[in-house]
Amino acid sequence: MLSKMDAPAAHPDHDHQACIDAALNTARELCREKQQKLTKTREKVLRLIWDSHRPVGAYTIMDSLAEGEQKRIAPPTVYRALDFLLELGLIHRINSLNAYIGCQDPSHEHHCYFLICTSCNLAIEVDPGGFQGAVGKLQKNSGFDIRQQNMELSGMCQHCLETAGD
Amino acid sequence: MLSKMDAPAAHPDHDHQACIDAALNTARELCREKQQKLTKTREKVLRLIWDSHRPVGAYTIMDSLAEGEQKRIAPPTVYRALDFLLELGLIHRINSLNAYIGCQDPSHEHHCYFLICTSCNLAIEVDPGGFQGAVGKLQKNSGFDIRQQNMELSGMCQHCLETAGD
DNA sequence: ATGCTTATGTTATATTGTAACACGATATCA
DNA sequence: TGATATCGTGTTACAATATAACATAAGCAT
Repeated sequence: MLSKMDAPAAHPDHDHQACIDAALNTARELCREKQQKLTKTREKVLRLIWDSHRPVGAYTIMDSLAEGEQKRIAPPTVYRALDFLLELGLIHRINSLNAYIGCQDPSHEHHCYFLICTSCNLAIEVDPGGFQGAVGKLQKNSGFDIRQQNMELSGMCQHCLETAGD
Repeated sequence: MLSKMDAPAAHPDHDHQACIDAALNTARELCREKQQKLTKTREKVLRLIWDSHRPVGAYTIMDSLAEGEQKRIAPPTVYRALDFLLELGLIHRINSLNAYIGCQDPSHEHHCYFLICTSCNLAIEVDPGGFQGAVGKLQKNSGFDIRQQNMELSGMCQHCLETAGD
């Protein structure tokens, strides 16, 4: 999450293996807490999603799962795993891309705020904190009971801006 | 837009015919300005979208267009009209629903902020103003050049809260 | 072992969206 | 007036994403 801004999570040369390990450990722990099972399939799907900091489509996940296996897994199995992971908050769905990405911090209930680079597809989850004032006002003014927040901010990431000029 | 909050645009008993008329007039004017043509098909699609304050799917629009006609129109025609209207900012796409809704104010370039009722599907476009501070900070901290903002806040609208209890 | 619950396999199909090429209408201009 | 250029639509086929419905298997509780 983009709170400690000195070293953004998905910086091109961060230690990504650490991301994956952390995510899987968190997942295992969360499953223990909630008495849910992180089965082989679910873990494989989660690992594939964490393979990058870019949203991945369900069918891409299917293809990756198929690599080196005799049998292709069918869509429902992937979608079930995705549903499970979404339910637990271990991943998010990026609606504008029909794709899925790992959640930076499944431990607290929180919403889905992302910066998405239209050039390299990088998606960075950001701290929704700064937006809660405005959300609160909106809720008060509109009479809506807001239960889910989803924000997708698209543009160019720093790295792409630097390498591509403008 | 939810700035003048005394009389929310989509209140159950507002004068909806006025909404439709206003939308179509704005559309005609905008097309004149931008030297674009609001053809019969495009106008019909826009009118159908403005038929309610609820997001409508492309295939629903197709079905509506087919009513009372001999020939069904094919998907590409509808999607072309939708693309045209999106391009001009006359409608928005609600990504979480794969559906389209009229834009309250196509005259200024602006982003896509919506309150969506999960019970009755009502979608109210809201003023993004209150969020721009946080967006600006984010942009500065992240190095992203944010070009498009899309926010979908889901929950229960006042009317549903009142009629359904909780 | 027997049954219960949960996870996965399997088949078919629904829903949303596009590619590619053909046709037609309208505008422009020699 | 007719050539031609541009834009919008028609038509067919298909891609991409997601789900329904039912069958099987795997784990676990008595």
